[in-house]
Amino acid sequence: MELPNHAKQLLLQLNQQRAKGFLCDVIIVVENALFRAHKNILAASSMYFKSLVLHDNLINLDTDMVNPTVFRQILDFIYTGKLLTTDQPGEQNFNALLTAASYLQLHDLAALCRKKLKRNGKSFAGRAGGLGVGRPARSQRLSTASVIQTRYSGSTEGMKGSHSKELSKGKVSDDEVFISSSNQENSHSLSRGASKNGSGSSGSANGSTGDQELGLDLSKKSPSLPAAASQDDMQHSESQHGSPQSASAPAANSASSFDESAVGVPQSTADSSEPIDMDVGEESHSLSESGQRKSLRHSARKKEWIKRDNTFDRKDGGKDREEGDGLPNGILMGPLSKSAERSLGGAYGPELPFQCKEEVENGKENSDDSCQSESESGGHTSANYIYRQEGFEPVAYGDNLYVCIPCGKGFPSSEQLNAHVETHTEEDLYIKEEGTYGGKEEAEDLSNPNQPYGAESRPFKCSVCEKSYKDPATLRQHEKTHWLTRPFPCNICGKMFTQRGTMTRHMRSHLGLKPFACEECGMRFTRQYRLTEHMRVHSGEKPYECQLCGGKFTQQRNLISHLRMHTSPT
DNA sequence: CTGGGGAGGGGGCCC
DNA sequence: CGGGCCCCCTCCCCA
Repeated sequence: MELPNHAKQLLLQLNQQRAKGFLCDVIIVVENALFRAHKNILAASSMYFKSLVLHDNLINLDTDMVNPTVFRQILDFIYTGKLLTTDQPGEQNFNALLTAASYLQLHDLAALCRKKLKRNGKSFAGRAGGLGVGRPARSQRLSTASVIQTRYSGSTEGMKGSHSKELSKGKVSDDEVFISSSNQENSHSLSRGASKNGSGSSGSANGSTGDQELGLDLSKKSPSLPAAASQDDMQHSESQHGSPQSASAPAANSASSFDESAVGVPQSTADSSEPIDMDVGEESHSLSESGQRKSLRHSARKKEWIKRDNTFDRKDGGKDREEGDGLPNGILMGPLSKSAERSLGGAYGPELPFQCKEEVENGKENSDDSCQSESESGGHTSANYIYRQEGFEPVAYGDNLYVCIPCGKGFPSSEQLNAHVETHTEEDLYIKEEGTYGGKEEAEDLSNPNQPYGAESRPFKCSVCEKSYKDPATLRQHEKTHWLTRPFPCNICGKMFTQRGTMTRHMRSHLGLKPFACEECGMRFTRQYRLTEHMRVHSGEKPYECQLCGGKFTQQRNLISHLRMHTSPT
């Protein structure tokens, strides 16, 4: 006895779950996009995936081999056995698909693409750059090589029929997640996505369209961090704080973010109607290591911009608000795909903090502190960046959705904005001394050793303030703090940073990556320094002593706050 | 209830 | 780019 449609139905269910982010236990990063999926499915579809998902919950794919648009098709294919076409010319699309399929060892798909290309009478390697976002010809060369190894024996037309059976072969047991999948709250979005995509149940409706740019080297995550880590985190957090916020903020935040991007918004039509604008193509992608764990390098962008889609309100934003507090996807900033924008837009109601309202309204970037204080006063660690600002409203820029922060001008496309930004000289980017920069940091930096002591030892002086540095690189780094632009945006919450390292550190907090574990209690931390601090809890060391009362403290900050008590008039 | 201490976490910034 | 430190905010516990 055999149920004829069993496999098909099963896949259908899985694809719907993917669309909802339900039980998704792996995130695939493709350039700027994040895709959620199920390890089992991926592992069953390709040995390559199988090896990747075995130990990782977060996979970076080689951006020279696959781009988000293509990967979306591929993911849809994996889940449905159907290959949906894009707006891209067929040949280019199949070339790109073939490249990616070969890279991902999706032999069936590769064979299908080859056959399709052959049928069209054109060499798949004949034209490069079919990847939609301007992939270099190199991808094609590589693909050609790897394609030769693909071994496909079935008929392409038979793929649909055998697809689910093939999938059922593979299985991985690692179903633990390091980012919790608390996405049920977003289940409402499934219908939206699905209904929107006229092509039926295909996952392209939503599940794979979480276009996010991570912009960080996730490899910072400890290799085995995954399951145990997350569980530890949760347990410790709960036991020590008993606060849902503390316990789940990073993880839930991440998960929710991913969710919405992947699901929350009907974006597929937008996606297909407009190529994904990732805004990273300008930088050379120095392909080094292959495949996973590749850091998404965004060479320093001088561009800082915000994008508003004032259609959000009309289309999705309202829905999202109506449909509750499903954590709107925080992910993405920067020029992203339409889907991403919509995702953002959908989230754009009261919650998503894309950027300080004032910044937008003023058409310039206020000191980050205003944002920060506002968000943090809300109080909940990283979740601040998601839930925030009551009454926060998108600012209508008409059709000019890309806004230059320094000057406030709006542009209808990222290209135009980028071109415009280039016209800003560096001087433009500096802030007048009496201007927006400064208050807090300058005032509080009195103890900063960068005050103009010893000009001999610090020959590199800042042209804006009085600080001086030992080496030009540090000076350069410092001078960026005077810029209006913050070149490194977090693509989850949109917060801007002056230093890439700060941004990547920040991103780790979104993703709940805590590479530093306490051997005593298992508590994990995002920073080594935190662990060092924490270890004093176990050692009992209290190196910080109050000179007024003799009180001792394990952390300097607590001594400082203690000293305030002494000095406070009340 | 309140204030103080302990501690987790985030951002800025220098080395 | 990572480490380290400083500053801040916040939460929890406890007296």
